[in-house]
Amino acid sequence: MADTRYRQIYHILKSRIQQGLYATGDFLPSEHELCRSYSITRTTARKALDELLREGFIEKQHGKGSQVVERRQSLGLLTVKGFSEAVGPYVRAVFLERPLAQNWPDELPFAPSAKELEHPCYFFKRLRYVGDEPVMLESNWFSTFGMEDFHQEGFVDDSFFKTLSQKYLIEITGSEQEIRAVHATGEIADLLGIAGGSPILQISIRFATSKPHLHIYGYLYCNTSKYPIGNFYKH
Amino acid sequence: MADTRYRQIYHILKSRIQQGLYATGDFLPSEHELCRSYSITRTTARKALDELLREGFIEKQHGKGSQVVERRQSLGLLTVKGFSEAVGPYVRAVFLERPLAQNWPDELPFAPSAKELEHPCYFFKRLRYVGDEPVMLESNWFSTFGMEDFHQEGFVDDSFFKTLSQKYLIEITGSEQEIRAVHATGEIADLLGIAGGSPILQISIRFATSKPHLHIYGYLYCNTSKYPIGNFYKH
DNA sequence: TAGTGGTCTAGACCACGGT
DNA sequence: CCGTGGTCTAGACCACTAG
Repeated sequence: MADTRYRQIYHILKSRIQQGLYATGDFLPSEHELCRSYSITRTTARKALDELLREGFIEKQHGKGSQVVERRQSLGLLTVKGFSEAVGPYVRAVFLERPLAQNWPDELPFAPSAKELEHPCYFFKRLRYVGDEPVMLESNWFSTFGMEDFHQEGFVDDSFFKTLSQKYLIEITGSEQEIRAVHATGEIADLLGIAGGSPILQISIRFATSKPHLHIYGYLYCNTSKYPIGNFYKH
Repeated sequence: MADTRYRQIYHILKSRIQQGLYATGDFLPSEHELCRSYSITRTTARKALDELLREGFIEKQHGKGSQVVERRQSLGLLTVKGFSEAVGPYVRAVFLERPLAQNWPDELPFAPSAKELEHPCYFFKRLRYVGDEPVMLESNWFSTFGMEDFHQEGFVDDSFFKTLSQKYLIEITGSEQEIRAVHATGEIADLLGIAGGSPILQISIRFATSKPHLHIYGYLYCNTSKYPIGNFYKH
């Protein structure tokens, strides 16, 4: 392993944090102490700490030290990935309708291309729960064009995107979304277990993929009263 | 002005970029050249360049140099970006309350740090219009700590972020947001010109900045019935 | 006062890019 | 080959925090 020195120090410290050897609130060895321990100069020690700082593992306080902090995380549903990653592992998804080839619906959040419309589409519908509470209704469409071999069962880890990636080597390369606040109507309110007319979040999505002509179209309806949609962005 | 040396160099280079003396695609003077020009060492020169790099003004290429690039301005993410893209230039912002130092409110979307709470905060409130229609109510807070010289009038191009960048050299480095659908209550409904109880979008925000300890806290209330919040993401 | 992080100097060697 | 940025050493002085 031909790594830079500061990268090595960074790895060592990061591992210890992740293993809990330095717990939240603890102070790392001081920069001067790191210099002595690893026979490096402060430039190198600071470069390693800078990396940890940038990634949110520590905070530095002048005159005190480098303190391990609770790592902020959460990718946004709105920036990239799927819901499972955005909310966490205590979510489960239940199929209301399993993936099935059928005609395109009359209305979609964004207009599919002619190429996509030339063939039928797959459609599936899921309800996501946090614990026992239904929180999100999800409908998805995508063209069968070039996806004739798509088999409908067994999503990897309950995740459509992971399935696309691991079984079909298709990656998400971009997304377009529109977000609205709307009244929950009959069926949606029923499924989410809330009163008709409650405010819910509607997210209309189009995902672009690494497969030519393949886009994923979808609507999400979220009951955000208890679990808002989170979004985190960092340069 | 008692500033650090690398901060001065950073300031000089950034100004020249913003003035167009270094245009997009141009290379900045090499690190060694900066050392000679300003009688500094490479540590200092690199620290200045690191800042510009982190803020997205330049890209560095090993063996070539530091190149000025088109500044990525992805920051309002769901807020400003979505709006300017979705509705174009017909947006204007009207102050309901101009920036004024005052006590922190009881409740904020995210908890400010102790350092920030030690000092009063600035608060301002704006209503954004598309044409004659009010579509978004915006409230912002940030600590006066280190911002004692913030003068309240004259936002550059109506933009708070542009003002921070160009007048105070402060860049947005990240954001955290929570999005909810809520009922419009009295004052908010009035200002947005909609019926009480209408579903609206509430976005709670915390922006991180390049200035230590400075965060921008805010709430947005959006009437999305006609103009949804748009979001575009590309890998 | 002792220890911490923040800044800075004055060098050095290396890896990369283009001539 | 030369100039570029990437890494690193071995110091130094300062400002901040806490006992």
